[in-house]
Amino acid sequence: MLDLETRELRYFVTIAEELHFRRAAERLGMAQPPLSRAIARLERRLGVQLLERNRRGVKLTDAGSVLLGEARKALDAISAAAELTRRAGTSRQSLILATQAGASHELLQRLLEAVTNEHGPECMEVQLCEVGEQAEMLRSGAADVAIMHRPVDDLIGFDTVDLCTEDQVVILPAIHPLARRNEVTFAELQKEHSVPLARWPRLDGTYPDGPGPEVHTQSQIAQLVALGKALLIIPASSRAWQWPEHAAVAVTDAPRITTLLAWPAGSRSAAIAGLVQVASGLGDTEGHGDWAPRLPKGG
Amino acid sequence: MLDLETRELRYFVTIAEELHFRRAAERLGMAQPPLSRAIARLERRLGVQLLERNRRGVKLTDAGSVLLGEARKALDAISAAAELTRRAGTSRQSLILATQAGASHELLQRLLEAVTNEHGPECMEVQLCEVGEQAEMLRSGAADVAIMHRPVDDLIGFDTVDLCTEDQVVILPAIHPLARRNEVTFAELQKEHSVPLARWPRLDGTYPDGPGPEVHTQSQIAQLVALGKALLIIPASSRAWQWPEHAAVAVTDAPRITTLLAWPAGSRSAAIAGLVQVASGLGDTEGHGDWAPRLPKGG
DNA sequence: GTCTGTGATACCTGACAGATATGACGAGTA
DNA sequence: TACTCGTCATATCTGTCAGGTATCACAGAC
Repeated sequence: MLDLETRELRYFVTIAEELHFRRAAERLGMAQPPLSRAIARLERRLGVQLLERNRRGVKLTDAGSVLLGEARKALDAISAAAELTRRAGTSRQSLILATQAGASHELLQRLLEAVTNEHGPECMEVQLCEVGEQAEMLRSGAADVAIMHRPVDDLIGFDTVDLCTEDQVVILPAIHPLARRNEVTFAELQKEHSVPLARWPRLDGTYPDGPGPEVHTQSQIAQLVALGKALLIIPASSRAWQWPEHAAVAVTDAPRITTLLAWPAGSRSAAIAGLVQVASGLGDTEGHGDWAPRLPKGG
Repeated sequence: MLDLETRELRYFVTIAEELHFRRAAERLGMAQPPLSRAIARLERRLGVQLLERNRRGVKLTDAGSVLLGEARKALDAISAAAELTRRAGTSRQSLILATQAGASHELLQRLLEAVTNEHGPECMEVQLCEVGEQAEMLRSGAADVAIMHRPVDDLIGFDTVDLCTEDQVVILPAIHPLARRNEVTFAELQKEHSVPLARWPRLDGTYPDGPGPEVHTQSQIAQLVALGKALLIIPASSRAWQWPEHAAVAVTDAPRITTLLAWPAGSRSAAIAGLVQVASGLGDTEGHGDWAPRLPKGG
């Protein structure tokens, strides 16, 4: 029952990301030798080699990859513990809702209005964040609940209720040859090399192949689209409030996007339950989150 | 972004359980003053009062209760990290299956046989455990996958596939007045004060009210039932292999029990996927675990 | 060969975890 | 009231260990 210290976990995650002792030490604000020593001690205590030192950089072993994933989860849980405790102690007890800036605009408005009517204006706070950051915020305790999208976001470890499902459209400059069509296919858009599709990072941080620019913030893509330098595929409801100069054309074979409310699995908070109740009344699909009362064990 | 140390978390969990500094220090194998100091420092760093010291014992504040729950999760994640890493580094890579001793006997036999046929005899190891311990083993990394039951076990944070669903029976001494009946109701059994129903702890560790003995291990209940000192309600399939002298009578209004395979949510292990595949072929209900390939993000 | 860059080792120092001894304070009890 | 018992907090010491600096050993480039 040896227990790893958070310092060791942080050290290992950093070095596993950098694959370089000196740079990792720099990021950690410390010198390289103690870092070497700490990792060596960690390996000795676990009885497992975590890194292969190759004189030219460092490589993760299989065990090292396992530890990287698990250590990230553990560090998330630790900072969630700190964050949630701190917030539980402070007086302002409002729920924090994380949502991607610019997405699900109208639904968010309706939700805020409904929640305000139901529970007063002070009960919820909205935290706008970048693409895909909601999961991180929920896991670290920086938010209690988030608006997310399937099959886009990483929903592992969360309970959810679906709010609505919709088709996707491509945002095109008004003068683009496809702009007058009623619908297009994904294949047609990929052939359009004059204005290529923007490429978002996948869940693992890598980018799909293609001619388009790599983007990872809302403001980047907003500018690129406004300049007519990139195409963008988004849920139909997101098209109205931005890019009024552009055309929106349905993409027939893009997956339908389900907007949903997500929160950490097993959260027993009454405030979240109340919010879910309100939100479920808004959407146009059935919810299926698991927040029924728990049955007693055995019998 | 202050990060709590595992030592602090362990200290706090212990003291929150004992609600007594000296006893907690004893359990931790240390003296009381450093423990007081550590908790005080923790409160100062979080900026939140965790305990109310009342001169007559200690009470958790609201923030303290939050931290207790979150700290337990974090400590689980940490020991899972250590355990899984250690096992990833050792050569024997077989899956560890946790199952409650005595439950789902026949299904377990079939599963083992099928897995052996499919993937060879060395690919799985069975870890028998006490009632409800499976969740803890999965969370701490001591097991990769578990046979569990709904609505009995705590399934939060796990992905699952259902294997089978069945009615429950009550195990009665052969001479018991109800033993010749075809079926009984829960109410009838509760009225039977001569041989009362055994009481299992609930998920939170408390016991339901009633005249029967409090039990928490398989061997306890086996002995009590064999002696005719307690009644026991269990899934129908569990009745055959134990207590051959006893009668089993269907309980019409007991909830049906679903036996399922559970594993930590989001686990991407190919070995688990293989096992799930085999197991799904065994049962008589459809699976609904979430282990489909992940879709790339964005459009 | 020399130079550059890698991670590992040797050794020192300061901070802090933990121990012991003691204090402060309330609840009993007479 | 005074005395005891039990609670947690405070004061002070000490040893351990995390982190620093200086240096080594080794590989590749040239």
